[in-house]
Amino acid sequence: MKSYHHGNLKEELISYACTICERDGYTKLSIRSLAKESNVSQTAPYRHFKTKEEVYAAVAVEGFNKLYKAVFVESDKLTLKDFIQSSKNYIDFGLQNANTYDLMFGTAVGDFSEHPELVDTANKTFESLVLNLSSFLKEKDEDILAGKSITVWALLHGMVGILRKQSITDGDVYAKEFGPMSTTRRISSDLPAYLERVLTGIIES
Amino acid sequence: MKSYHHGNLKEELISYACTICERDGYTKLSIRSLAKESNVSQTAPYRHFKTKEEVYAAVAVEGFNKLYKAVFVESDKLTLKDFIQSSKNYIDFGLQNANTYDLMFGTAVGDFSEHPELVDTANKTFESLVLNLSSFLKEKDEDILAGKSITVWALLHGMVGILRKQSITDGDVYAKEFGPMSTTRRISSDLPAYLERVLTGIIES
DNA sequence: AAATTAATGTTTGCAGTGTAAACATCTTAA
DNA sequence: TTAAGATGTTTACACTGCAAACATTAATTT
Repeated sequence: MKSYHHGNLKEELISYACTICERDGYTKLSIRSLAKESNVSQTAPYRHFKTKEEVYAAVAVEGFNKLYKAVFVESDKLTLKDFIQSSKNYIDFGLQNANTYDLMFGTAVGDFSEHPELVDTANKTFESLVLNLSSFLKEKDEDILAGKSITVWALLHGMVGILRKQSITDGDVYAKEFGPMSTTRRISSDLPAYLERVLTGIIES
Repeated sequence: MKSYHHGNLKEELISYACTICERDGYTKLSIRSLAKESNVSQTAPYRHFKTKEEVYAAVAVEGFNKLYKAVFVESDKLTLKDFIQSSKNYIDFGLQNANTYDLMFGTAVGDFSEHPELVDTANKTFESLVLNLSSFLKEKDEDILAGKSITVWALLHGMVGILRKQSITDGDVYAKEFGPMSTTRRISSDLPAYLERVLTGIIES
């Protein structure tokens, strides 16, 4: 004897959507499969999400919250090690939640500004990166600080992309000369060392 | 009196696919609309592409060829200016062909290795970046060179992503203090200056 | 407590999708 | 000339997003 009203549908839909998006990629998610999983009619989800894109936005919000937790550091006087660790956490998140990362930074959600909660969580995450840098650096010129934050983020964001598409760099001229391990592979085999080198360069530039 | 055989279908399909993918985003492309545009039956494209993903791969190949042309520099002794220009060309390509760029670096084409031509053109493009750096730098240690190439590419790739998602960084703490222009906007308003600063840092690190 | 409204479900239906299978026609090679 | 392969068409299936009309339940107002 099940009740007509589900009672908790929205959360359940989001939860399952997160699972599918991450496991199979967001293109595999369908509103109907979502509904079926919650034993609810095909169109019931439309009472909670105007379009499929809104579901994507909800999943992206969860993703940014998770990423935020990964990069956030409590202390207001962090060490270089903390900073490297936080940066590594960013990259690890991107690699271990690759499909969700696509949803967060790709074009599945066309315009963030139509999803205020998404803008908020995304901003919060970026601010966390900025604050990390801010508390670590002696530098107090905020203009320079903001610029360097962007550079650091671009670097991390770019590395996620590259480490996921190793086929592009694995075939490079140098890979052939260096033996079994491509440059990309060697970088990812000791990410902290690589990050320390590069991030220090950016910080001190 | 039109002939039964089209005679040039494959190229025509690719050409139109490129147009749609760039104009509307690759999710808007359908095999059927593709067929209709060439006045051919719904399933005719399947004589040339086993799956839709193969169409995506073909579009991505065109994209990499275009990107290659944008970053390639003839001279084997380039100046810093040449290098900055090539880097700027990369970012401009990413911004001006945003939807195609998604196709090239996103997950629409799951596994490059199933599309040899795509692997080739992608490798060629990356090698061009490496060679630029190589001919510009005095540095001849190929290990270091390859590492720096990765870093440069990550930076450029990351900047494309960030400049396209300004909503994330526009809401940062500093944007509120610096007045109408966010950090991101200021960077993109004078990209060569930014690139010179950051790339020089990476090169000399 | 009763009545009204809002929230949350269901059913039905449409236009569109990717792609497999069986068949038709044209082009090329033996 | 004929057989084979390439390239087209037709038909069919299971699936999709989502709009519209309707049903049930929960919340709010009287």
